[in-house]
Amino acid sequence: MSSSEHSDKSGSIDTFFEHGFEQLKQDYPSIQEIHAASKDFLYRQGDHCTYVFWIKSGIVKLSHLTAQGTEITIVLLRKGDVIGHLQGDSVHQEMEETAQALGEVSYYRLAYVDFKALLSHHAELAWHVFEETYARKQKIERKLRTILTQPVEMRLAATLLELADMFGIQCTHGYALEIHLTQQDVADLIGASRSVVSTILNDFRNRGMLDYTRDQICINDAALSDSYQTK
Amino acid sequence: MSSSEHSDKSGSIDTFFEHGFEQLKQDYPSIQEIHAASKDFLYRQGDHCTYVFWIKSGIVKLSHLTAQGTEITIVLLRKGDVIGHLQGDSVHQEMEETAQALGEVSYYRLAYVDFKALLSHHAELAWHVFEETYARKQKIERKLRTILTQPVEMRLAATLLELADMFGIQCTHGYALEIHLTQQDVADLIGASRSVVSTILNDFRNRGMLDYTRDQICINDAALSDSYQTK
DNA sequence: TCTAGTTTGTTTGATAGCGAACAGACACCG
DNA sequence: CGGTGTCTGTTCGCTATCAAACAAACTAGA
Repeated sequence: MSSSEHSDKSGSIDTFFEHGFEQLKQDYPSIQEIHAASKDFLYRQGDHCTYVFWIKSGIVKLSHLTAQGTEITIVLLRKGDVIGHLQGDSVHQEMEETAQALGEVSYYRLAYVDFKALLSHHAELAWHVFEETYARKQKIERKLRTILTQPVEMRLAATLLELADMFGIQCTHGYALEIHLTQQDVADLIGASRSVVSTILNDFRNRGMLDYTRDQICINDAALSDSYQTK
Repeated sequence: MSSSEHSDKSGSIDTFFEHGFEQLKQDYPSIQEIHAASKDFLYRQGDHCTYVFWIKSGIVKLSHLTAQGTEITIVLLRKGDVIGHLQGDSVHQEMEETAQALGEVSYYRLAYVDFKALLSHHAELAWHVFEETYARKQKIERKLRTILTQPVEMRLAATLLELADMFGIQCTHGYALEIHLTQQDVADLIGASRSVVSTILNDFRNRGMLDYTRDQICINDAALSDSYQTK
């Protein structure tokens, strides 16, 4: 998880939409730019959604609710990420997860057919989406490994570092997260119980590796990664 | 996990290689057809591999060895699946997993650049690869969920059903697996300890849900899925 | 046939993490 | 300001699972 991973990955791609938008609307009439308020759903688990979503700004949470009522956060997404109905086959019509805006979000939405057409006309774009999807697959594999082998403490540390990397903005002694996450949210994110997360978080705070109030987490990058080298 | 999921998914795509192979070799000189004996490695974790692999026949195991020495099996792959170096970016040069032949395997191998070129000239093929990758991502997400929420017993049952679906050949009272998996292999596959797997497997046998010798597992589809509905 | 290596079956503590529970903070809203 | 709801901190018993260990069963090579 080298820190070179953050920063703009989309390069010229994100301007692709903005500049040629009018033209795009001509060619692919279903495309729309939509703005979502915090906690709005792009789609819900079980929905019969046939759209593809392209996040323009903000953060989107992908989560899944199990039969037993436990919520699991699959991943947090940001600008340039693509979600929604990406499989043409008739199988698995129902969405497996819920996509919810975490804070203000704006995105482009278009019908599957248009999406497919769009990609087939823009090889570069298609390639980008492919690599993006692949990267996400890799990321989940990593998550799987961590859950299977690392104790909660480790996982928490690693996740916090990752969050700092993705959503952190430089502040006094490290990175402050620009998202509001309750302890429950964090627990869902790393697949652990809230109580354990709470205790460990406290522990970290005492050890000066981070600080937080009820609506802000600030991570002391250096100190934290010193003690918990994932590599 | 509807049973409609098995069967040939590649459709006309797998013939794509076989028919036009000579032509392909002209256009993309790095392409080769390779045959691997059981237990051979296509590539290893940590390798500096720059090839892309397209499985033609047989079964390939994708696994990861953690620092603590625990092996985790990510997924078992078969005909039509694509693995290897799929990310152009300079980041993450080292392969994160090991790909090993489980039984005889043959595959096509080509350099990344050629792969990219190939896809950009064949939109249909590219689309297929994309959907394949996406499907695999979904599959791993499902696995994650299961591990996080289901007890070992459930996971085992579910995995066995899935295996029967993918690699099972009809036999007397259900599906016999065409792969040889030791109990340790199975344990790695579901992320559990060997001992527990052993006990549960015995239990299943007593309950008539499957049968096995040291080199064959035969799953009584009906009985097993009756007791362990994942859905 | 003997032997060395692998795979299975089962037992034995030890323990990480869960779930439930509850009290204290804090936040927001009428 | 007081009330209601959300979030945090901490405790406690419970249990699924693991790791280690070992014997029995099997396999295969020499």
